[in-house]
Amino acid sequence: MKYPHNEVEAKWQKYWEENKIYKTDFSKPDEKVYSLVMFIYPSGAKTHCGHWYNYGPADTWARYRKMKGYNVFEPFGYDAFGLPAENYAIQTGIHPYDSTIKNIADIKGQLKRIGCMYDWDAELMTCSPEYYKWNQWLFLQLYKKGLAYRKNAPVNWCEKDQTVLANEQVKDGKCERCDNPVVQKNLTQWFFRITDYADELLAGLDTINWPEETKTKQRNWIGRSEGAEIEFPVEGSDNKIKVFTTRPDTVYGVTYVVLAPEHPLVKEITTDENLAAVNAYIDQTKFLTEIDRTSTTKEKTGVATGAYAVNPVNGARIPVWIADYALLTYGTGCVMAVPGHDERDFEFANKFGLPVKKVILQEGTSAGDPLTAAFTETGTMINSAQFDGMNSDDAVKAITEHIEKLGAGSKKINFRLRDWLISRQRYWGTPIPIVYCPDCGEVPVPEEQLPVELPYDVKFKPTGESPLKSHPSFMKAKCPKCGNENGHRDPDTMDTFVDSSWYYFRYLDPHYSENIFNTELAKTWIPVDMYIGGREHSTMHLLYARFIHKFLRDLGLTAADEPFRRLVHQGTITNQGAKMSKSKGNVVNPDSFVERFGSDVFRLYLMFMGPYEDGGDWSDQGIVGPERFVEKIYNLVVKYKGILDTAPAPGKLDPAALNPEEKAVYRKINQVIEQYDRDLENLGFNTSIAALMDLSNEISRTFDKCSDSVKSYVLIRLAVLLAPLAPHFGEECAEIIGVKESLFKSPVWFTPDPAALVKESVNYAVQVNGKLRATIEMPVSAGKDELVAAAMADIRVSKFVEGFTVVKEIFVPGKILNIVVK
RNA sequence: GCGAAAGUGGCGAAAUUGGCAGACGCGCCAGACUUAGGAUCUGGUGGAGCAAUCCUUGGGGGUUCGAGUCCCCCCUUUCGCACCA
Repeated sequence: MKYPHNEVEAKWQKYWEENKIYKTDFSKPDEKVYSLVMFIYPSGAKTHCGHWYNYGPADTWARYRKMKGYNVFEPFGYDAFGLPAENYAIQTGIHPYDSTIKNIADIKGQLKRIGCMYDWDAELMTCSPEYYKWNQWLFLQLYKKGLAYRKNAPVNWCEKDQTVLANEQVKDGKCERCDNPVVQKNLTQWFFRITDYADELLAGLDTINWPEETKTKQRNWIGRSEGAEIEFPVEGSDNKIKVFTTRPDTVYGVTYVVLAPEHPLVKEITTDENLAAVNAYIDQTKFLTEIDRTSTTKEKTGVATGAYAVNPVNGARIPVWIADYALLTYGTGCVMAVPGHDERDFEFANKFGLPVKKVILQEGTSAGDPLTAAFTETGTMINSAQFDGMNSDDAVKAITEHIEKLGAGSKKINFRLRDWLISRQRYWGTPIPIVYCPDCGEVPVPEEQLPVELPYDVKFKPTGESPLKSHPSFMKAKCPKCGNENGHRDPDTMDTFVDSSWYYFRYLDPHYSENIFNTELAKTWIPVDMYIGGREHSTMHLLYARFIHKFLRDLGLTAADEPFRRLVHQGTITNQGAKMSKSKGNVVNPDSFVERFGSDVFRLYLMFMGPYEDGGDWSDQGIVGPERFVEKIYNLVVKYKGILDTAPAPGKLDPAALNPEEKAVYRKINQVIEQYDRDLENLGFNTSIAALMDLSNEISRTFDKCSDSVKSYVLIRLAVLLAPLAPHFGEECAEIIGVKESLFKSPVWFTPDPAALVKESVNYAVQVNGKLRATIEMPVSAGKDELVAAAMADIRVSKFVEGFTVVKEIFVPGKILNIVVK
């Protein structure tokens, strides 16, 4: 009989929904599990295999915890603001709101077919004023604390799309969408001061259960480096050039100083003779694309400013240059160049004929040997006044202290992390709650006037400015402070990563109107216990969310230091080796598979492919494996319909009273429970499924010779083990054999019977000189001597021992005997 | 260039602390039932060899009674970051 997956799945989905089986009771936080997946961007492409691969297995883990008696909260929502909907509007004229709402409706229908235990009462979407109001509120809190500020800064600009691009939209210096080179452009933009939290963001990584690879990425992204800031006075002026260096030990080897071309000091110090060349160079760098600018293979360029600076430690007069290898955005934007001990400086000095001075001696070389390359490691200090002879590692501290005494600088910790640029010249996002008054300047919108609503009636054109700018009634605003009627709003909207940086709080009570989220519930339900989503968010969303979380904690809204206790990245499902994408036309639509095999089989197949964190290349070749497995189990349970009514499943059985087949299957089911429990906790879906298949094979071998109570014992456990992996099917199997209530309404879990796991005999591997020669079945009680005797009596072993001397016998109880001969 | 992860049958893969390599599944082969099989069931299936046996976890060394697993060197692939001073 064929398993009618369509009817069965529809039946249980209806039952779950009508009976609100997955509504979370927040009043019982004792055994709470907050299980979260990254919410979906509702694009027109709907859900694809990648989404299923994220949500299905994540739901299996949550259901497993539910079956074990935990109070599980599994919400779902929509990351509904964003550029694609706006681009779609430019192309088609369909309003982002309309397309988003339609996509959400479609996606919700698909999601329901997956059969996840989402608490739909907790559903949220970021484009509703009820949600984004609190983005604005958050902005105002940051503003109050000085953590939201405006500054003019270079940003990524795509000439073709006529728009600013977020860092994450720049891939290898090119626009992710149109593949055009990205250039730098200066604009006044809003930033969030994430750098204030750099130290804590770094330290917090040690307290959370996240993949090491992700923590490493965040550490590298934050990029803490210890060193010193040193001031080089400019000759003949009051200006000082402040540099950051991680190698203060090399300060006696400085032979020139480099400023970033955009550095404000350049204008002030450049001499008249050099002005033309400097301006030409600045113009040249301005129009360089990001790829050209940052290419490591690019030959070094630069020009002299004509100015000179003084090395504070030895009074040396050194030229000041500008070069684009100095980055305005890192450190102070100025570099002290030590060509003898830095590869880049060495290359630059050689090209422009600048002197190279050796101040650290490599072991085994002499001071007179010429440098053919920069020596960047530690050695003995030379040409460094009173520090000569010191180990350069020790000199770092000594010289820094010396510089401090001279008043020329101090110890400094620098970060690679930059403040978070949140302005976007886009329509489809959260309006920035700031009014610009001709009299008062920038004025925050008072909290009671929130939300600043996004108007519907705008014109979508790729002009390089937010469509809001040409919406007169939106832009016009009265100054909240002085009442001046000639104020105007900020035309930009916020980066959508702001939306996603706190949404996990909002799920707890998405319609709560008193505060950004329900702080009472957050006390017991935050942090999130399990967060599952893609690696691509390692240094963006996951870093922003940690930052905002810590800020909300500092406001006293939550006690937890970190938002996500445990993080797992699912692997990527590729198609013919390439990531699935609409433009490549290689997206696999799950619908046809779900139609043909059912959601459960599709989910099982995805989970059975391999380790969850590895993903894999899509192929529909193997889906018949899980399908056959489901059909086989279905036919089995149908054969034993209602068996629990006539033969209730015993809590445990006495192995001694069982026949060999019963004993075998009793042992197997208990072994499977043990393995399943261990594997599923760690998202080892593939091996859990393999264990159930193994059980199924054992059942085929033994069931005909088993009593009804053994069968009941096995079948009820089988149904329970199936339920997290294939929820509709598990429920159906349970019902068929006679379970009276939904497994997810009244969860049950079985622990393995230790008596079933006790072995009576061991199949010993017997080796001679480490090579397997025989396997010998022995009672568990057998000791070394008995096993050696049995082994020597076995021709397969003795033939390799005879004629040699036995040196020793290695005996590992329960496992192995290795006879070493000579 | 720097950083991270990974390399096991024809394929997806498995292998508590170092202890019988290849569980489970796909595919393939043989057989059974069939008018039929792209259904189902049973058995087989890393390579070489008639066999005893030998070889086998990217390559090469090492530690060990014993290495897919630990150590060193190298190769390949994927993914991040990329002049970070």
